[in-house]
Amino acid sequence: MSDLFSALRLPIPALPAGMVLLRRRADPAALWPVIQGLAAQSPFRFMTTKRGGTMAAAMTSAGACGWVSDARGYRYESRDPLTGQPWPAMPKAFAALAADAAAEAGFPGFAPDACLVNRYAVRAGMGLHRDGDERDFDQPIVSVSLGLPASFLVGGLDKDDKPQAIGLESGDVLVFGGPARLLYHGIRPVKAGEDPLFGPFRYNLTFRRAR
DNA sequence: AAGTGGCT
DNA sequence: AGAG
Repeated sequence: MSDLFSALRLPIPALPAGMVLLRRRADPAALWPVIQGLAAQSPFRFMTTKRGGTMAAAMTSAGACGWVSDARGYRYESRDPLTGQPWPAMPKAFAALAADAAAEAGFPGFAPDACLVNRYAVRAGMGLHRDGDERDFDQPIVSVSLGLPASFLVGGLDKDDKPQAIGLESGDVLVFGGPARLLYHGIRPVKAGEDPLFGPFRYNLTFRRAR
């Protein structure tokens, strides 16, 4: 990645202020069985957008509340609408990873109450959006990439701002808070491949303080 | 448009 | 045709 830029003598693009990338900070092998356990309780499902579209990434959640999208809009719910049961509890290993990464990035005391788990099959992506359904924007977002690599797009505070691409690999942890908290971001369609642990999928954990 | 499809 |  950065060797390409040095070989071409191009400036290495800097991350926006408030955004910290911790390469290979998470242990994919330790997280994989935890994700499987969550999915056994609250299965991955394809949610619909308020305008009737279907999201390309399958989702589930863990924690005191989970992110939900349907014809009524976006919100956090204490129960999984699919099972009628509370979402699976936030795994200890998840909470510890999120808190440690946030502290390392300059956001001490991060105690997420929601973890949205996205599963991208090959060719699935996510359009530019911002995480704006949380109560306190002083709390950062912690994003963990697992499985197939992806090109992450970071735009600006305006949706029309031209996004820059950042390559993310399994184990990478991205923290965005402060001035980066409400930046538009998205994921380019995942390229075909096979991860030794996760197979032909990319998983993403996003930790939030929703309430 | 947390979507697609089109354009380069 | 595929990537960005």
